[in-house]
Amino acid sequence: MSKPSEKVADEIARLRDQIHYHNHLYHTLDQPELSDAEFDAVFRRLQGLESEHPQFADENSPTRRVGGAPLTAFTQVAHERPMLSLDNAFGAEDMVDFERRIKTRLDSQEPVSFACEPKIDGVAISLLYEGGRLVRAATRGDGATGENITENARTISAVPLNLMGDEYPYRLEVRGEAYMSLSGFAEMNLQAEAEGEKVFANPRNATAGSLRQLDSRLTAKRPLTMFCYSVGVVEGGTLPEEHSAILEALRRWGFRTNPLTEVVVGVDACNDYFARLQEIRPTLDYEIDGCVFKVNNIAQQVTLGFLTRTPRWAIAHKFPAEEGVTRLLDVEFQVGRTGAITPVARLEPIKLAGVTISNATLHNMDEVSRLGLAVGDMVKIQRAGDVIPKIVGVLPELRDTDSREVALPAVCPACGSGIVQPEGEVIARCSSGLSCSAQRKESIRHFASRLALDIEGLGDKLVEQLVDEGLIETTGDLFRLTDEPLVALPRMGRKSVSNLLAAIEDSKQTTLTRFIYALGIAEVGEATARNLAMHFGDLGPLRDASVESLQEVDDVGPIVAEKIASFFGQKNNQIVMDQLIALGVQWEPEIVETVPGPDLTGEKVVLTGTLRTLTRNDAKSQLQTLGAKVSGSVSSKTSFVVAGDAAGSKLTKAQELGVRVLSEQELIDLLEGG
DNA sequence: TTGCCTCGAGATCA
DNA sequence: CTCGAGGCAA
Repeated sequence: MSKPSEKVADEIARLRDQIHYHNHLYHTLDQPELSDAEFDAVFRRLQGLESEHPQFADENSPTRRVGGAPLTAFTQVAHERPMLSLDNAFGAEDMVDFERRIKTRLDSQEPVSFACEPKIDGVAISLLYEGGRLVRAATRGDGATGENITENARTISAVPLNLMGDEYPYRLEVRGEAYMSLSGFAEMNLQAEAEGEKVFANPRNATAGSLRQLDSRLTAKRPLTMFCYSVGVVEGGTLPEEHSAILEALRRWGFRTNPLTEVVVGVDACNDYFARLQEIRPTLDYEIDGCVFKVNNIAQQVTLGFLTRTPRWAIAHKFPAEEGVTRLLDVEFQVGRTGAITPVARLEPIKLAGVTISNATLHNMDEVSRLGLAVGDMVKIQRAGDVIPKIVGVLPELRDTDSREVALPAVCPACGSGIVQPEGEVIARCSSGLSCSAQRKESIRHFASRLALDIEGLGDKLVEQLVDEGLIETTGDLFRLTDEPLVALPRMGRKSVSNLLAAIEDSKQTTLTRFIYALGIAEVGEATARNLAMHFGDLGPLRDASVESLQEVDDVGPIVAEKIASFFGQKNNQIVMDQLIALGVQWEPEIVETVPGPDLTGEKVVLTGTLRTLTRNDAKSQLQTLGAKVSGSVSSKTSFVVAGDAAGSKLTKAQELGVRVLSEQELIDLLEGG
């Protein structure tokens, strides 16, 4: 009969270790010791034992790299530490500015050490380990929330399932870039073509698509790999104090890091690295779109801190954008939610950096005349590090005699009303407000969008259909929709209709922030909507607020306050809001959280220096929760200044003005109700 | 802005 | 089975 089970367990464990080890040699270090056939033999031995003895199954077994049963949907993952993006540099001068800002902020003229690495053109992912085992993988998403792609990440050979050594922190989040090698990509497409399947347009999108497969068995067949470049959460252990040493530690634990990483001193050496990378770029087996430079010393990183969305201690120096020349076929005019008329270029399709460009926004007529565009012209287009293609110039020597001037239409292309462009303003607008069908469609689309009421399944095309068919005219009409007229629409079966109606019903329960944003008040975006919601707590007080009291809200100045007050002053807006509420749209009043603590309403606080226990954002949000306003500069109106380590000019100013200064500990005592 | 995946609808064929 | 819409990532 079969062997005693502890013997089997031992052998399974040994085989798994062996396979992990040889996987690592092969996929991460690129230095295999076994031939493919030898490896296969060991692998099949393990597979055999595991299937005979299912009681020893382990989701982190190397045999699970082939993927498992398909998911029905991805779940959301909140990042414990946000995944930020990087500030960009587009030339050596930007790099010099970067170093200057760092030195100023560190208050030191000492040379700065930078860790340099190529910027891989792939998809950012986060890997979370607990006790050395991979427990979760996620996409970046919007930086705060991403999608759980653990099953897919498990199939990537360069992602360690179990960490090597034993010095790693108990909880460790490692971040990096998933990508496809150019050779792997080419081979995959060759095979797809041979089998008569569709080929992928470029490695980047193929990578993004592969990671979003619900069936990880398909992901396993894609030639994905990854380079790791930073850490997020670290608990139950410590990491080295230099970025380069952290990367070395990651390598020891089994992660794949980029071999071209270097540490250099000073910005000139960074620029030299950039030039060298640009040289060898064509020889690399993966796409890069620039270099990333990080201050190597972690203590200095901490001192430098963060701007809203980017760290101050890192920058991405992008290679010059790829350029192409194509013909401007036409310029069309679109009408936005606020009536803004935007010219859009229709281009003869041209391949640029792996994608086919056929449209580009021209923003406004000033841009058109600045470029001197005429329909029929040959134009130079760029697709820079960002995604948006841009017309950067005209080649006048190639102009045909039959080229046609680009003129702002005399009337709105959607509704035929007049177009107005106030003196001194760049934007031309349709004059008829919500009686213009394009503006109505856009305002309904905005109302249903992700950050507003988030009505899933209600996109551009459906809104267009509903408005054109006369089924809806206002946002409120959405909540009066019924089955019968909907199923009569083309491409709307029973299933789609019930999904849509369910999504509309769900959207009624919302938040004040979303509701305010959904109203589409001029100048009120997501951030301002949140500030207004937090400040007023409910819609009533906001509707009645005076221009003066509106200005007490963060980031609301006289102009925005005026716009908001005028919106709420208009009779038709009041009717729309009342209708929505009558139709069942509701939210919990924002509890201007009554966390235990003193009432700091009206107090003005300034944070300066590096905080040790609290992060700056924590401190800020806790203070705001208690009603305080946190501002960036010290004045005589400042109630008190909180000074962390290495506080600079703000502390000096506070002392000069005789403003009270609190240490971080004193702030914590205060927040805890002291 | 494009390309990718997923879903549902509707066409086609059995 | 193919098509188009919606949502996501850069």
